[in-house]
Amino acid sequence: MNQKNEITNKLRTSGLRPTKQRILIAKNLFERNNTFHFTIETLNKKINRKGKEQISLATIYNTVEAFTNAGYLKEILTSKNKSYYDTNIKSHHHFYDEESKELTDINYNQVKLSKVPNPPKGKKIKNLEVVIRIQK
Amino acid sequence: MNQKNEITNKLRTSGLRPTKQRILIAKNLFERNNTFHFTIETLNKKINRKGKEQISLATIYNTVEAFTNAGYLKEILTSKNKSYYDTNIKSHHHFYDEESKELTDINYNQVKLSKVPNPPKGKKIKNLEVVIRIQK
DNA sequence: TTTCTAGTTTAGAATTATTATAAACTAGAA
DNA sequence: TTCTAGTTTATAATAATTCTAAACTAGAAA
Repeated sequence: MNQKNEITNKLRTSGLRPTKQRILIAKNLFERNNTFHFTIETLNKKINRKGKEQISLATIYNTVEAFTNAGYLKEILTSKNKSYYDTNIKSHHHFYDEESKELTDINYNQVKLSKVPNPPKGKKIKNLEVVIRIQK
Repeated sequence: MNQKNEITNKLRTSGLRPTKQRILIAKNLFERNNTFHFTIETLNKKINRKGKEQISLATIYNTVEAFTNAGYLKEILTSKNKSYYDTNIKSHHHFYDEESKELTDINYNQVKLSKVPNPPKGKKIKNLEVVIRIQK
């Protein structure tokens, strides 16, 4: 089965109709060797280079939201007022360089927590993320 | 020495002229028993209730930024596109309830890290924050 | 194959959070 | 009391995101 069909199936299993826009965005996001950190702005620039097929900004917003809800993307915690996303949805952590605004993955096994609090009554833990802010 | 003078001194030591706006905002933020999580919006509502002296929104933004730079406030990491601040500047962590958007402090000693990665070359760790997302 | 429609895309408007601007004001040194 | 750098303010500008409603399309059904 080829990659286009893989993506098509992935979308279908999440109840997302595999439109050409969604397939193109999915190829950009998921057909890569390394995980990818991005904002809507950087993704939009990447996709809408001149010469390529164009996708509207609204669709990029909608699609990234849909992929996040489907669990294919993860929103990253920052103190910026702009959304950052990560194609690595596995439990992992980040370095955040405030000067360059760059995020770097920290390998799962490089952080170990020996004590984690119980969640408040009636709630359960959805995930746990460590952000290490770095500077010169 | 009374509280107004304490605040005045605190401001002066950071090179901030103790204006009546800054003193009023500082009273609101720092003269309390519990730590306080807020956004500009909530702080603005709190300060600018009718009947009270009014402070412009621009000044609230400027002052919160100045207090953050001076180290009296800490920006909180979230996935929202709005800034959250915390009067608790000590190293500590948060529960973040995405449904209610509420942040709760986690006591410092309720989280223990037994392994932390080395920072990238040429960088040093500024701080480390754990955010635990919770849900029903 | 054609028809039909719910789901999707789109351009542009609206909204929200924040930052910039520049004129008026003020703390406090001289 | 005067003076000025620092501060405040209303308002405009910008940036990120969400909304709207008309046009389009995937794919089920005829």
